[in-house]
Amino acid sequence: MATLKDVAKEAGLTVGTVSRVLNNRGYISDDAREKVNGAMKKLNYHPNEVARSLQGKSTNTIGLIVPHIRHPYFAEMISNIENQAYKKGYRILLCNAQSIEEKEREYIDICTGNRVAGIILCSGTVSVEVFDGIRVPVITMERFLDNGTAAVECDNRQGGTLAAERLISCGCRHLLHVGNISSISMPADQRTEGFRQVCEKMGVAFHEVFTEKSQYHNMKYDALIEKALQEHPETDGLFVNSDVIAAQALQVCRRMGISVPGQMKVIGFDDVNIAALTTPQLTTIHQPVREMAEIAVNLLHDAASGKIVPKRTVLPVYLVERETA
Amino acid sequence: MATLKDVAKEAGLTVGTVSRVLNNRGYISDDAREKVNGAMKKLNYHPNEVARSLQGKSTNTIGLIVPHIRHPYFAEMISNIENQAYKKGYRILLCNAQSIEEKEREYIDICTGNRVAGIILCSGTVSVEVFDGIRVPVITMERFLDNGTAAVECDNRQGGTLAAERLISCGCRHLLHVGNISSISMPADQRTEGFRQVCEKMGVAFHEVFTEKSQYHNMKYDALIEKALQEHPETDGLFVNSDVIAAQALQVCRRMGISVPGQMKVIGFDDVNIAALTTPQLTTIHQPVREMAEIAVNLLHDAASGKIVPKRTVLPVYLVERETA
DNA sequence: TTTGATATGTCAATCGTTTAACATATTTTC
DNA sequence: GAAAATATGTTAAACGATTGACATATCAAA
Repeated sequence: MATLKDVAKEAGLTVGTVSRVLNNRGYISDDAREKVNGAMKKLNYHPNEVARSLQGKSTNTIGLIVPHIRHPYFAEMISNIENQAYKKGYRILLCNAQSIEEKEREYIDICTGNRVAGIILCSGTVSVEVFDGIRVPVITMERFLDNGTAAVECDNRQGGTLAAERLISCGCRHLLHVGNISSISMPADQRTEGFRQVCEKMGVAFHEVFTEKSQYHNMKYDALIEKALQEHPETDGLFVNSDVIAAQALQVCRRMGISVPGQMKVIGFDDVNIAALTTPQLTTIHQPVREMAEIAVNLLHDAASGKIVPKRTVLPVYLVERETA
Repeated sequence: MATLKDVAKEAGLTVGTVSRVLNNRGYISDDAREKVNGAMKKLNYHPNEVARSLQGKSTNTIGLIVPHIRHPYFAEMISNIENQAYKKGYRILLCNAQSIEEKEREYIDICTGNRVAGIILCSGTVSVEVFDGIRVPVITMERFLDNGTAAVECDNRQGGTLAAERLISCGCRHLLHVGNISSISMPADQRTEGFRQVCEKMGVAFHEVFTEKSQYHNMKYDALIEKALQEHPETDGLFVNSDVIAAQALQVCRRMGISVPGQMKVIGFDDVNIAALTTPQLTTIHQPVREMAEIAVNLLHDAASGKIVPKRTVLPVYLVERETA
């Protein structure tokens, strides 16, 4: 592996001059520049980023912690974050916590150990204290941490409101809501709040069922939905917290002989690819994932540069009318 | 940020001893071990992995290059690779090439610049020469490189064979195959070969349409499929190269008033989550993604340790019978 | 008592790059 | 012809951990 020294020798210059060319510092002649470029090409030289990082104070790496990759919402989120990070010259250290606290905590250590420029934490489950000792910016997505640097969310309450309004205006009178994991408090809980408020105001009954962490992991919601529909056979409107759940609800309805949207209206959340690939296609709440991702990376960048950044950013959602409601 | 020196001072020992504790080298007393652990905890010390990497010859990072993240097949692949990598103590540097040669090439440079232990390249599109100068192991998935270290594939030909046999045994006599990007030669082209061979042997006509690189990127196949079905209205069996395409084909059929599986049988490829969430559910060819991922990481690990590894590993596929064929 | 195992200290080099201080040219400009 | 700008060289410290050579000390067993 060629080093700066090798390049310098090849170019007949000193490391100082070569470094000046590389970093565009001080005075450099066109002649020197050419010699250096030629030598670099000839030796197939690539600066050792590890050494660079050690010399400087931190790396250009973002630690991206997600609970899952297979879940289309997070796949979408990761993709958008990578895009923006790449544009800004950051790399992604991918941390798949799998909703396992232990693994999440370990990955946080790995991030700090690798001197990341900052951490983007998507829907983390780890407790607050873990972040007390962290000196790098921590940007949370769909999760608020008192000791975090900044949080990015969509307007979850508004999403719940839109869903309830839509279902009720479709004529539904017996609603069922598949909410979040009950054990962890999340901004996404606000979906339920918005939903509840509308229902109460309009005098429409609704039941709520909670998911479990393990389901978040294996993405199997069939049994839960089937059980809930059996317990509440009068249900004619369903609002669930993700399109993945909604897609499975459609399968359950089909198995149970419940026609959608005839007997049952369904509204999902996220508006990921899958929403347009089910039959009937899913009506859902659109999360502005791209914008959230861009903002998160920008916040991280600004915070890492020592700027003061807004503690909380909330982006609007909107209803996408398709076929299920 | 606490350093080894700080820990040594806090523990009342020297860096040598502390290093011995950390790396379990030489003689260490329980007393010293305790002192060091206490000091580490007190100072919230995390070894600087950057410095460690610089000192050693390479990092414990795998450069994972994928053409897409949003595509469920790659999301699945990434997830499985991360899992196995984590078990083996590797980190993932996520490189989303977006099927852009320029970006893929740049990411390869970034990987070498960051002194990754090895590269796992999924369905890369970059030309062979790029890898000539690379000294780290390069494991390719679903792509064969003469100058690569090892390649992992599924039995694509077998997949094509199974699909053709199934469609024909379902009574289809006018087949259509949505194949790969025509401009790049890939192992996945073998699906077409296997498919063709069976069709020819059985005397069943079939047409083939090719996808474009941009479609791989934006995952929009509707127009292509619709056009193909209009050009070949006699089609009664469809074999497409991914479940994403198949799911869209179902939507197109619905729009065109073609009943599936009544008038049209459909077989996808990959067997990702989405396959069980469409209506009707997709019959598809299962790729052993988990096994492929594990093998890839193991190959990388072995190759990085200087072992000789098999140049090509092909894993079996099988047909998953659901509702579309 | 001697030997050897155990335990720690000291010191310095190394990994590859950056950067600053300082010296020394050459060329340009007034 | 002097001053200023341009260009490069020299040297060394720094980033943080690893590692090896070597010294020294304690304690056990032979």
